Amino acid sequence: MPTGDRSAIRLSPMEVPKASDVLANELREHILSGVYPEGTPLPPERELVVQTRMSRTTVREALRILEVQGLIRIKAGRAGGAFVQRPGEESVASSLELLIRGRQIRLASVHETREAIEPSCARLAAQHRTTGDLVRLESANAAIAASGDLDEFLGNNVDWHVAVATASHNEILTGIMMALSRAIYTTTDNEGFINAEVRDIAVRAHRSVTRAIKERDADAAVRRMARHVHSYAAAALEVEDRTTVSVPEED
Amino acid sequence: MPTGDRSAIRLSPMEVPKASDVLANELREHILSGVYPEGTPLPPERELVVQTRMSRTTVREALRILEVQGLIRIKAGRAGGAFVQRPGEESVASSLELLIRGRQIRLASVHETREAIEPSCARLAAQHRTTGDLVRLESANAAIAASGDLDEFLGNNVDWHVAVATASHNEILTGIMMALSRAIYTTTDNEGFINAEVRDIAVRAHRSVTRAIKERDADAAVRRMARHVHSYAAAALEVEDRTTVSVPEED
DNA sequence: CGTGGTCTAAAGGTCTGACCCAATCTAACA
DNA sequence: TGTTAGATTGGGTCAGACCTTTAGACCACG
Repeated sequence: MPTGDRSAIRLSPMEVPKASDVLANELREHILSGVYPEGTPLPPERELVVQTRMSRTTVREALRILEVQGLIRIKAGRAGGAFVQRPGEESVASSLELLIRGRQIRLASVHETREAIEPSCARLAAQHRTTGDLVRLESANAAIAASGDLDEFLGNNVDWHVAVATASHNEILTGIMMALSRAIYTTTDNEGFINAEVRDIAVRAHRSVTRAIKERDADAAVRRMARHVHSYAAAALEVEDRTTVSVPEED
Repeated sequence: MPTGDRSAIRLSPMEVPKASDVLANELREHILSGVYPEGTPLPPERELVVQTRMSRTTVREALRILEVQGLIRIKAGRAGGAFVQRPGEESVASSLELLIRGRQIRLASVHETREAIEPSCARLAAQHRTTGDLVRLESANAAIAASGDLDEFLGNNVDWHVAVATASHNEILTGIMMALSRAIYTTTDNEGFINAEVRDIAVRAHRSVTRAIKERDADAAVRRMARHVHSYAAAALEVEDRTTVSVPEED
């Protein structure tokens, strides 16, 4: 008689979660439920040890997990410890950045995504902008016009686009835009295709989008932003094709 | 003479990285540079200890960081260890999920984002779809039509939308859509606004979008998807307004 | 005064070494 | 020829010590 038939009891494969994961999940649920306001200190590690009867190693691993996920911030020293933090745009941005870098994603994909997102950002910005948003947009634009070397120009450029996203008052879109901007920023700087003319065109496009946002003209904002992003993407990709050998094909 | 002026020397706040972060960054750069193909095993922990002259605690914390970031996968047991893994859509999805849950983001933001993204997904899908994508789309649609209870319907619904994103062959958009879908899935199920009529409308809308993708009619795909998502969002938000008390105002 | 030195307590960071558990391989055994 | 009982190699956990960083208090000296 084969071993497995001795008993009628049948069990499905079971998962044995790690102790640190259990603790991390527990704490995460508490944090996400919103019971603790931002900045609430968690108990010190040694206190968690006695409360949970786990070892300090385990407790620390759990805290490390939450820290990487952006749910807590850990300070050393007296009056230090783990403090509740609500996940922000940067955590989304950094994970998107990992995806883009790690998968060596075609620059085309990044631009496609921008073309999908930015017009909508512009629309929402036109609808929801505050005067404070306007100030930021215009000062960002001024900084672009006044910027000297390429690096400064690109940085200010990114700032303006992120400012538009911020003005949309949509945290998800903002997070995504931050990530895409960073990706483009780090991949574009080695190209020399940004000459004075291109910069001038960009400044003017930004100004016209800003104006539409100021006048709460959603449709114009969408249209102008779409055109701006599209032409920028086309130019960048053209340079890509000239500089790189491989041209990845679809389908 | 005020205190701060005695010396002209100015320093910015300095960062003292932790040992585990140093190691994690080092390993991360190696992984992201793409030198190690997916699945390459990292040295065992004890081996890393002798190589880096750090303690096992430190090494393990570094590995935990990379694991949470989705850059390695850790298996226990003999022939186990840490294996290189390229970050996938799920890591983006989960971080977006944290953002949405943790910030208790208005459902309106999620729908806004969907309205921004999905039409573009549809366009790209129409342009880049393979026949395999088509099969998946159609079977997903069939599953929706045949689904019984609400939960099953919602799950299949999500599957179809993700299938559209997948057919766009844009990993960034796919990751975002996965996250948004999950968020909507988990926040919608408690509402009873999905009756037979709504479901029927959804199925028909999906079919028409699928047809446009099949015929590579990008413009129609965009248009139909935009209409579908918009009406769905409007319906969901209307129910929201009826059920919840607070109506967050903008500006 | 205020500037700097010193001390102390609290907290995270690191290290050591041991042991436990899981997965796999292997070789002996029925 | 299967089976099965070690043996081996790996991660997971634990306990405890020590180091480093920070805040705060206190003091001493110019």
